[in-house]
Amino acid sequence: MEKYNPSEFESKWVKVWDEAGIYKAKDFDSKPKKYILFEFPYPSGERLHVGHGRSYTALDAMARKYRMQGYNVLLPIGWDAFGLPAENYAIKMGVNPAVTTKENVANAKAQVKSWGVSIDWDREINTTDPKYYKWTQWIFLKLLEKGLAYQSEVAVNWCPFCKTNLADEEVLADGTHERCSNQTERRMQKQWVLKITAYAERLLEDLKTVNYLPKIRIQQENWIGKSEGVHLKFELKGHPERSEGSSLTVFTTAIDTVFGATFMVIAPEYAQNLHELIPANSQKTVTEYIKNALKKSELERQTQDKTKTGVDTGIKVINPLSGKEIPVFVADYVLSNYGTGAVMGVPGHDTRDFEFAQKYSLPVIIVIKPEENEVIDFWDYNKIKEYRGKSILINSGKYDGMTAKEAKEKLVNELVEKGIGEKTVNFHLRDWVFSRQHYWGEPIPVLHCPKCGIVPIPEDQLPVKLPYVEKYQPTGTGESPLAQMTDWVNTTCPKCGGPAKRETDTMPNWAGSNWYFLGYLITGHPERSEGSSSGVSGRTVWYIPSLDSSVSPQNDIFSENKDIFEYWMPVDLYNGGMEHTTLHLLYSRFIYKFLYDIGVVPTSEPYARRTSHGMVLGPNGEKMSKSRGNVINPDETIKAYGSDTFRLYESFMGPFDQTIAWSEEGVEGCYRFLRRVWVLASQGDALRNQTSQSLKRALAKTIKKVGEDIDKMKFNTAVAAMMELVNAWTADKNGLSNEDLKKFLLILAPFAPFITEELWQRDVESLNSGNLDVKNSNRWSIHQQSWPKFDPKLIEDEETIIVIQVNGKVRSQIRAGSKMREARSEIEALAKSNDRVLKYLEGKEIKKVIFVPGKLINFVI
RNA sequence: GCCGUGGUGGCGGAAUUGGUAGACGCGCAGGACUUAAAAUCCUGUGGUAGCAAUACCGUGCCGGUUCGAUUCCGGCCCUCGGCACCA
Repeated sequence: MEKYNPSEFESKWVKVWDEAGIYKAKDFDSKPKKYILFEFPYPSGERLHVGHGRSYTALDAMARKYRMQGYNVLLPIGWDAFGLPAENYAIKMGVNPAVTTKENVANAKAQVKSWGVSIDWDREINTTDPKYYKWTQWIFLKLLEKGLAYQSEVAVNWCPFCKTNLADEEVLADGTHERCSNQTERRMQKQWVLKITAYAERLLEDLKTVNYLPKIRIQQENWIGKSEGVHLKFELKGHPERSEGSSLTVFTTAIDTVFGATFMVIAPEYAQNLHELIPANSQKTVTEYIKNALKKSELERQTQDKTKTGVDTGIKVINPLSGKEIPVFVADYVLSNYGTGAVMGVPGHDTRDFEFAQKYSLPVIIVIKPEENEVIDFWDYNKIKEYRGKSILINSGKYDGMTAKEAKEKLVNELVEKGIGEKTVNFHLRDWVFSRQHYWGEPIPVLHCPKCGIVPIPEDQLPVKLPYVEKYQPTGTGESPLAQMTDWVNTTCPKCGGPAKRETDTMPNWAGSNWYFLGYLITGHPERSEGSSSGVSGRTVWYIPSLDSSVSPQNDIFSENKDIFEYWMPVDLYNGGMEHTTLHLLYSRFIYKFLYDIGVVPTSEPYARRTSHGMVLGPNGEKMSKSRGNVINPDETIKAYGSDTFRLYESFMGPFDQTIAWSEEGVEGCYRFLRRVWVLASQGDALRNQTSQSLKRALAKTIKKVGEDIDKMKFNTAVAAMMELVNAWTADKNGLSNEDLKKFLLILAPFAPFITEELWQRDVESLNSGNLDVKNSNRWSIHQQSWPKFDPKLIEDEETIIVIQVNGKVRSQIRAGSKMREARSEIEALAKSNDRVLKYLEGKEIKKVIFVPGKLINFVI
């Protein structure tokens, strides 16, 4: 008997499947469609790691099963090749990123192929291909046209190591850059910004229409951070005729505490504009404070110890409800870019305000009290909101005695009526800084004309190709390396014909991933005929990463492919890492909604369902990293055990969404399992004539469980079920018949596509004694067969074990057939006569008998 | 501090409309095969006591509901992830 030696056949099948094109998805097929998507990788110098493997092999198992169940499945891949990782690698190697990216893509592609992922390779994309980023730029122009892209002098996050600006989402809580872990700084700079905040409400609201893993949905909700409240005017004392307005406006979500507002605090940036209101005697200290506060970077303001500082401006305002005169302080704990930049200080019910009031000896008034607790000096408003009993207003004039909820409604109505308040909504979400001062990204397709201002590049001149640059290292001056390319930068204005300069900022690496799942769908376009042939189908790879590939003018691919979008969208299942929940996932939803609004896509949400896979840690339980020396290279695992083992272990290691440490011994166990399958399946025909009834039953149960578990993404228990079956199979004298063996191979196929194909083909050959004719047969491969059926009666008829309990403790058990297990009186009689049970029942009075059909009987004595 | 996850044998984990806790894998122990080792196969494997049948204990901690709780309720501790002066 041959030994199980996966290296002898795995690479063969990769080639055969590729050439036969068995994983191609068909547009407009009459079968129901399933669009299964995983996040496309960025091909840096590192090879794909076991984390990619976890996501890809799991979704591949689903794709394979759905294909077997008669779905028209699309499982595509591409390369997110612009951005910092690729550029940093290129700088390290001293080679232009265009060159290294090409190599890295080739390497990653070879890996994915060797894993046996059932990709439709005709749809491969690359974000750095001009034919692709032409449309990334086109989307930008549309955003510009609709006023959703604008330039603004903004405080940006500057990474001194990567020498570029970053989006808020790319900076971690401790102020470091998520990619390189260096401290970032804040700088003021003119930047392109996308108005994602215009979509805040819809990005939040539409989460209700999609099926996201709850933790993903909640994280998005928190990031968008909607809070409903009130804008409330406080009259300035002694400035009734002021032209800019005679009041200061605060934002509050706790209007029911307004009687407790004993001071107001404004942000330093805001105080700057109120200079003329500040009395002469406090001018000096206030100006000083503002100066110091503004000098501090945002980072310092955030990370320094959170003791509150501030100074009294000398300005007085009137609390519109209590009528009391209150002081206005300036303090840097109030943010200028949230709400109005001014807040009312309610020290009785807000910890920050309380701290501030203590420090500056400001009065504390309690305006809400819990029902039974009479003496308090502070009661957190957050607790009031959750308080189950009644929270009653006190010290609040005519609102005394009302519950907080009641008072809130009445107060809002009164304030709105009087014209001093209005309902408002605020979001934590900020607009998206879209400029990067880097070489390796999509050029922003505009130019600056001294006469006409910002001029978009006309659509028919897209793409604005990234020119070849000798010096692509970041400059550190805040300018892109492109700025040094004077030949490229200096151009003529398409509007007035005068001299103009190109925009030298490029887009962030998120730009290409905003719409890549649409890129996979675009087919049949003339431009697809360029590039190298990918195989027998005659279809070709469309996007080749190359800086000098020619791009001919063409029509709008979006409107031309509308019917294809309608067929495939939305994505049925999208899996990726949790780290992209507030980045890519939110950004791409925003851009997709925009595309929906301008009529190019058929749905308002791109992803019907979003899941995430857990991180794979190193064998020592720590995050894998080179410095820790605990990186597992999938290539080595595959070399030692084969792809099937690698795939099977990735599925078996633990619950899909949970973080798990890699275990080499676990890999070994999966290898042993596959080897046992190999040996058992290779046994001679004489041994495989008929399957025993009990093994038939076990097989039926396994088919059922594996199918259900794949649907539920419980890959680990699906594999465990198959292992269980193999244990039963090993113990069984007869083994599985040919027919049943095939069924088993079919359910194993989504997880271990190579060994099952190899065994399947041997079997087919031995049965038909014909050679495998790939080209002339539609359904030659195991992966083109139908998902096996099982006889539900087999499972139903099985004897079950009925547990006998006395006072809830298990004392014995009896076996019962399918008819018996529902029959209470018979079971009860049997149980009572059971020797072991009798011991406990003897001489005792049975008070109660609890019977759960098919499960247990419990005697309470 | 807030939001979210999770806590089960020596280890990864299984089982929740409340119903035999520990499937499956790893590890370990014993046995078979072998000159020997590796590999493979078989058997056992939560803890305590016992030769054994068996009994008691056992799902982070404390309490509650129930005939019965890993599962439900109340309170607490810890892990990991996210957010964080957001009014």
